[in-house]
Amino acid sequence: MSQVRLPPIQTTARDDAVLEALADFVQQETLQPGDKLPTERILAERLKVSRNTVREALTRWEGLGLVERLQGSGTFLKAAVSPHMLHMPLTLAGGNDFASLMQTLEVRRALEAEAVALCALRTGPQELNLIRHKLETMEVAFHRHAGMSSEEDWEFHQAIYRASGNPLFEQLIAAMHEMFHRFWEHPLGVRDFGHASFHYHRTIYERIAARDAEGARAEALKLIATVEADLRRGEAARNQARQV
Amino acid sequence: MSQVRLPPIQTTARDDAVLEALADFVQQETLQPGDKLPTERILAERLKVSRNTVREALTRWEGLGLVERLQGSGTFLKAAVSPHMLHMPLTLAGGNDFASLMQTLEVRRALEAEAVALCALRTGPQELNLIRHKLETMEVAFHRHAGMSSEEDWEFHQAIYRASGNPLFEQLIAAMHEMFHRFWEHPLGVRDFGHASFHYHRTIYERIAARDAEGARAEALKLIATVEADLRRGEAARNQARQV
DNA sequence: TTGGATCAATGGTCCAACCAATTGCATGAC
DNA sequence: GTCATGCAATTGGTTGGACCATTGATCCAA
Repeated sequence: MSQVRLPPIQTTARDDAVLEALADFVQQETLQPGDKLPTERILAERLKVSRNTVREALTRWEGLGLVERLQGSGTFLKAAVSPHMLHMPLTLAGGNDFASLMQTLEVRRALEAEAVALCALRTGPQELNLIRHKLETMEVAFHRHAGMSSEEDWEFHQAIYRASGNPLFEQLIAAMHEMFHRFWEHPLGVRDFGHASFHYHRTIYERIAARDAEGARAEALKLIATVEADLRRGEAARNQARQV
Repeated sequence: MSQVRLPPIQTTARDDAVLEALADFVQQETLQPGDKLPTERILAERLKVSRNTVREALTRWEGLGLVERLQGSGTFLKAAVSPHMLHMPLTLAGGNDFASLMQTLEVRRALEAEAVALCALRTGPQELNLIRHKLETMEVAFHRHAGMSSEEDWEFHQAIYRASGNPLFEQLIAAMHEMFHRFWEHPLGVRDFGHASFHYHRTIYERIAARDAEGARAEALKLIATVEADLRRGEAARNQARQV
């Protein structure tokens, strides 16, 4: 038991020290997402470490999505950084078959219902305007192309997750979205995929705007149900085609 | 629209290429977690890239928790790696323990309610027996130590997630559990933490055994509510202590 | 057998140079 | 004056080689 109280001493931890110093720097300079941080060469010189070490440290931050590196222009902050951040790698095993897609949908149903409800309780007028704007953009795209546009659809949902006041929802649903789309161009060959879900985007927005958490949750569940139905329809069509 | 069909060509993507090659290697050699992978120098030589590039690639994997590097010994696989896996870091802005804990709890509420409901619909007699066994073990531990035992409690919940028929739930909640416990030894100094949740473990089990999905969901929500209440109670006590 | 010294293997760091993409400025054609 | 062209500086990406620090195995002596 007592070993737990004796963590090994850290004689060297160069890159961690670099990141710590950099996090302090970001906070002291109150850098915002989008701002440019110092050159690798400058950091190396200032911190008295080799540029290589700086690069390894920045590679870690890049992997965490905190920073974006653009060759020729510089390294830019991509998310808010504070000295006491907690990072936790998430590893999800998935396949590209029907069952795996349904599993991502089940998780999405759980998360989205809760996120939408929290959003209805917490969102402020500013975030609400953003959500409405994304909704309208999506509706315009829908009518122009006579079908759901995944890009605008995704941005609408993202705006909601972001307004839920809990950043974990956005990150987790992004993971589900990634898994879902990794194997999905036009999902399993279904035409008009997502067509049935169109209507519920507006009803979700209206319930959120009305601060009706349970109503919003109910509409979100209906939306997911239409996606599930689309998926099942596609699977049925595939099975039929295979038998012929 | 047509730009979408013309993604920029990748003239260089060295470290990504390295990771891809390495993932293929791991799969072909069927390396398991704990196995040692080739030396950085060997990888650099075989892949015809500089050792520095290999290091940047491995740094990314290390950040995702896929790999562990031990100076003097080597680099070891820490988690299963396959091309079908999704690796994504979760970031929780720290600085405020209470808020962070509540955020993990909100996610847990969403996931657990759904998992319990699915479990009630899908679990077979064998998994049900396992759940009951875990429940009884937990109850014994509770009476012996006059308090909740996190270990047995966690195993009970894990058995439920595993019986939900969707492995994503177990993986996600494990991540939440891990985050929760990083903050939390005895959470914020609350005594008898989780005491109020004890009763609901059995009611959840009973609803699952009765195949009552919505009933099980309701009991799970009550359980989470007690944990939230404990957390708020601890936070209130801390605030009060700070003012004195 | 045990204890310590030695040494090879391996990840960690450093350096100096060059490559590749981007940006901005200057020059020049119209 | 305006716009295009092209050069040059900036900046991240890569390379090769060297050395440091830690680990683990091997060997030797007490």
